[in-house]
Amino acid sequence: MTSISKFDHTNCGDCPIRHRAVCAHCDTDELEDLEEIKYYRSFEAGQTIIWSGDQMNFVGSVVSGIASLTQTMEDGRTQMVGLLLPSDFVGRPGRDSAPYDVQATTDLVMCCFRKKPFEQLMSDTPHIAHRLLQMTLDELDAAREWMLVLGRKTAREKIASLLSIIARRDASINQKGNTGPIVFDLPLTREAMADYLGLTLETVSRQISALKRDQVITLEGKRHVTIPDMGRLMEEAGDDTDGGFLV
Amino acid sequence: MTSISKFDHTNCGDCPIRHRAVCAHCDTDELEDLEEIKYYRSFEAGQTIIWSGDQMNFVGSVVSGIASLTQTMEDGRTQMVGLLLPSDFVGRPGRDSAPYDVQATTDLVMCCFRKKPFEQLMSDTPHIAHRLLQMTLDELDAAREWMLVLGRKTAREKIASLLSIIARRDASINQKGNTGPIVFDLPLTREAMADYLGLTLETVSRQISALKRDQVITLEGKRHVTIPDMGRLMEEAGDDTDGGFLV
DNA sequence: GTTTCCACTTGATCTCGGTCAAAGCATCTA
DNA sequence: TAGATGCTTTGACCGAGATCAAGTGGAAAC
Repeated sequence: MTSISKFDHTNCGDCPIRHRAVCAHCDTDELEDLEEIKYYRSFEAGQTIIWSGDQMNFVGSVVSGIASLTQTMEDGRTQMVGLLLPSDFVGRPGRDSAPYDVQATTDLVMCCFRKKPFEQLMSDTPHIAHRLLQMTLDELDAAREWMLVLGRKTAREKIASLLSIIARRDASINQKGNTGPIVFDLPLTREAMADYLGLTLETVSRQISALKRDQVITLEGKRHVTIPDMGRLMEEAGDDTDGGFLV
Repeated sequence: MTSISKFDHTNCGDCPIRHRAVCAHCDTDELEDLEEIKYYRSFEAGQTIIWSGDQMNFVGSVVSGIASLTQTMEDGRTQMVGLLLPSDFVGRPGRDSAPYDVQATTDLVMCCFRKKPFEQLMSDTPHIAHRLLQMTLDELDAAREWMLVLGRKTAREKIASLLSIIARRDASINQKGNTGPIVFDLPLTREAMADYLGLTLETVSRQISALKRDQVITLEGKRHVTIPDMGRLMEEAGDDTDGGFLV
């Protein structure tokens, strides 16, 4: 955080992660050798990146696309436990095996670092370790907020919560202002939404139809969403609306 | 972890957290000044330690008793998002305000550190920062496992999951062997269990009665639980049973 | 052009868990 | 001894969401 700000980021170019995650471009200002442990990987929608229990020999950030973390029970019931949007980090420094499946929900590009050199880097570079701790604490907060969604919200509130999260993240990347309608494409199938929300895909479909009927959202096609009034959506989600929607 | 093992812990005495958390006794071997930023605090059952949004000027570990992390919606619905058993750590180094209420569920003793000196300690002492990252990653795993419970398990499975978590933690402290029946006292009211499981207290009560009827558990009084067959309980919880129950 | 997919929608019915209500039971107080 | 009080149990009923099933619509494949 502090150490980042003194560097010039005009060359960061395609790296969207520079202010959230450990960024190759930014850190190469002070760490020439980082560039060589960094590489990009592409995945197709639906592809599994890591199976639960597998060795995980890299860490990385999402550059574009969406990845999901999923837990599965023996009888096949699944629950998505995390959604990785661009700039989100995945990896367990100090751990060997993944505790859940990681899948590409859409076509996906990740910026990866081999794990061992990254761990070395972390112990050599305290500010990277510090940023990683902050990011992990953020993820923990997000996971706990989602526990409230899963445990206590109605189906309608769950859908509204998911839409508001996606809208928020999308808006913070694509638009700067926080007034007026928000427009985005849903990056998830109804089934993926159901997996994330602890619902069935039929219920997801019904509730989206209901929100459309009640003019909380507008749909063009199945995926293109317009939110005319973000405050209204957040009320539907059961969140308090003060403080605006940009986190 | 590595750095701990070379010290003698025979004087750790009443500090149950020495191998899991940041331990005052252990770290004073190398850090004479730690002792002076450490202090103990006691709370009564039901007392709120921190309100959501409050300034949080300390971090610490649970020495005895149980604390809970709870999120609340405007209309009063609540969801417990974390359960802190002895040796668990609470605190957000680098953050000022708490994102949820912290409450003493039973009478509680905590080992606290003032936040600022602790943060200083962290940046001076890489291995403490490293341990804290590992602990946070563990918490994140636990939170995500709980998302599966909240999102996909039935009421009966939820109760069995909670019992198995408490039994596991209790057993790892009180007994060394992992065979034979497990006996413990439920440290939570039916209402607290319901808050943790995303259920109502009536459903909790009914499902506990059902597990008793089906001889998965035995109850003496309302709180004293015997688990004759841990494998059976884990089946009821929908977890895979291989690997034993001691994590 | 039509067939085949696949993601999605909608309807009918069922069920698990929530809601409302009453009562049991142990501990504390007067 | 009799209330209180707080935690728990149990019953009756209801409804949100699951399940089962049929149908829609658009894009790719033949």
